[in-house]
Amino acid sequence: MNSDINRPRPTIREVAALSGTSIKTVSRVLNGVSTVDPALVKRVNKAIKELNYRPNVTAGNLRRVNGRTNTIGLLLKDIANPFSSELHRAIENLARERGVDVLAGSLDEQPERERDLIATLIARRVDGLIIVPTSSDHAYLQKERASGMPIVFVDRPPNNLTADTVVATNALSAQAATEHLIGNGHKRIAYVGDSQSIFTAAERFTGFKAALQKAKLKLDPSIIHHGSEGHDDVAQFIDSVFARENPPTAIFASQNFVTIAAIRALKHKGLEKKVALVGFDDLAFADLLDPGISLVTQDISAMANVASGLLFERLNGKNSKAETHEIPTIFTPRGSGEIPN
Amino acid sequence: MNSDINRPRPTIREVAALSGTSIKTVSRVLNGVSTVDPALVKRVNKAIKELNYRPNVTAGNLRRVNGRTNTIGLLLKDIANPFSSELHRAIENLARERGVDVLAGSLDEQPERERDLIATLIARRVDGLIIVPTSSDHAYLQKERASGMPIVFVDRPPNNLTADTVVATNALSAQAATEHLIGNGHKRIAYVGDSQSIFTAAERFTGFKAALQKAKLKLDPSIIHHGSEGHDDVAQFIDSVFARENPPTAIFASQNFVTIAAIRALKHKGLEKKVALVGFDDLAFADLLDPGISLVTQDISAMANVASGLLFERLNGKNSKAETHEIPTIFTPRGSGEIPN
DNA sequence: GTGAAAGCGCTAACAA
DNA sequence: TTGTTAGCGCTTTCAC
Repeated sequence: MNSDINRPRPTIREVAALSGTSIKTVSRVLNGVSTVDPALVKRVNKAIKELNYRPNVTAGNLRRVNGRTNTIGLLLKDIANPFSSELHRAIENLARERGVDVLAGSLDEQPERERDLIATLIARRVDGLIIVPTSSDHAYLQKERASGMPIVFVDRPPNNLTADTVVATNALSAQAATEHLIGNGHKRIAYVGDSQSIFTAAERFTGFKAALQKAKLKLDPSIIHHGSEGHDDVAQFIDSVFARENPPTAIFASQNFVTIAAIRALKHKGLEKKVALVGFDDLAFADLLDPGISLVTQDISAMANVASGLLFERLNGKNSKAETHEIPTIFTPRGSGEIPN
Repeated sequence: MNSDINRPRPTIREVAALSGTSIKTVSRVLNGVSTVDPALVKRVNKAIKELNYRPNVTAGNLRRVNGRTNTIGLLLKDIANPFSSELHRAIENLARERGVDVLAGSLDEQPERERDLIATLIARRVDGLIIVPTSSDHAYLQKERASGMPIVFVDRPPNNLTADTVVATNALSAQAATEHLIGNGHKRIAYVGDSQSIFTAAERFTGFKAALQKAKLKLDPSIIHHGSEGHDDVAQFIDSVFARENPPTAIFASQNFVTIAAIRALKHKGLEKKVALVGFDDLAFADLLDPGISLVTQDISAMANVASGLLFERLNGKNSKAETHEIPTIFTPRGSGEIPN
């Protein structure tokens, strides 16, 4: 059984020799060219089976006319995070339909990791790139764009680069969620979110402010917290806010982990049924908590659809100027956002 | 700016021409061979920058001595499911350290998808494969194993094939969890799990039975449910069990979504603080619920470590016979499993 | 319908 | 230290 360990894989030449024909005919059989004599096809297939021959597609791609590798690169924040992995999965499905495989990698908010990974993906000659970017300057991609490599940005737009972009309606949706709280009688609403240097955080805060302004509520900086850096940080903010006089009656949490931290902090103080809470981003257990957590969620499969659609259209030669698509979100009331003032 | 759209990428030959040297010298510079005259290195690098040249690694691999592609294939149940994506992420980190990229795909419990994906990965000449298998017959991989392709199975062992395998201590851990319930005074414990045709489900049920037997409790088939096929199915079982006389006082849920369904069903009946519950697999929100959910969780990063370790050792020539590793799990009591009888 | 020869972009072997 | 040639496994071109 171990007789052929590390024996080099058979090549098309060996298949040709065994079936008594030329490598070109074997190639024709492999590619399903119909003009080959059925008897020859049979002999070739027999030899393929006998040798356990597996064509080397990377070798073929080298000479193949359009030079495609049928591989795309996908750069995510973190493969393990739910937003990333759902996006990945949706893109996998769409790529698979087209016989395209996906090389995915995590950036962990490290710009140099973004550049490194893109470099290795280009060295592998991926046909295109879908990027949830982390860098604040994408000028380094201008030459790639110019030489025809399709690149689509998702969740966050590029900086110093014109490219197709697919984002959620961050500002609009944050405004609507805030208005939902205002509609339930809240006039003092705390905001907890990421650093405003992050595109989505800035947009969501803009929407939050717009809602207050429209309702003629004034913005109290003492109940606004940017740059949340972990559960403890959020907990500390919430603790301090509720220890003071005139605490807020509602909280808008602008992002996944911030919402979780807020839930924890409220539970810890026994306030989860007294203080209204609306969060941005999905939480798998939102409906299992008490109260259920009202959330604004991104339509990930729509985002994947539009992003892949753009990428594959570009691959098929579409040459119009870069497009930006804003994908509507989904608001699901579950109780926490409907606690009245 | 669009002047060079679709202009073919420059090759090593053009870099050689522009820098007035040979392609071999350019190749040396690219590969950091130290014996090149510094002045030449400078000229070559200048030409590379000027042309925006990017080496084509797939072309290089074709001739390169060990024939490696520095790519591994990773087959998962579903890229978007938390177990899969965490495993993926952990493997990505370990692969990255070695300059290896990961091509991942979802099998969705479809055996033919497993075979198809493996075929395309072999056609791409991945250096090795890490598989969370779905097929019940891996004889089709014997030739690949024999010809030296390292394959490591994770979470479930292969059938009709000898290969490295990394699994959790499913039976032992299920037994310990059941004994934990018994230790809290429970004598009637319901079991809810996947079809026993699934390896992990069968193992966990074996552990469950062993605990009962050791405590001299008899197994009541009317409170055992296999082949859970969705939330409704689990809910229906739990509803019916608690509608009858002599209901169980505790539940062992053998898998992720089954546990969630059980939590929902218990909440629905207002029993979540009366009936003890221990689940297998991790839930992100386990500590946010009331009561917190006591869970047996797999040590995913240990599994990834061992699996990647094995794979890369094989790639480095390790030739000993196939190994099977059982990775201990982690039990975290959070309340639901400590409800007494 | 079939095959010989060239060549994809690179590295290996061997000279110089 | 540098360059020439061959060749990785395949597809293309073009002739038969």
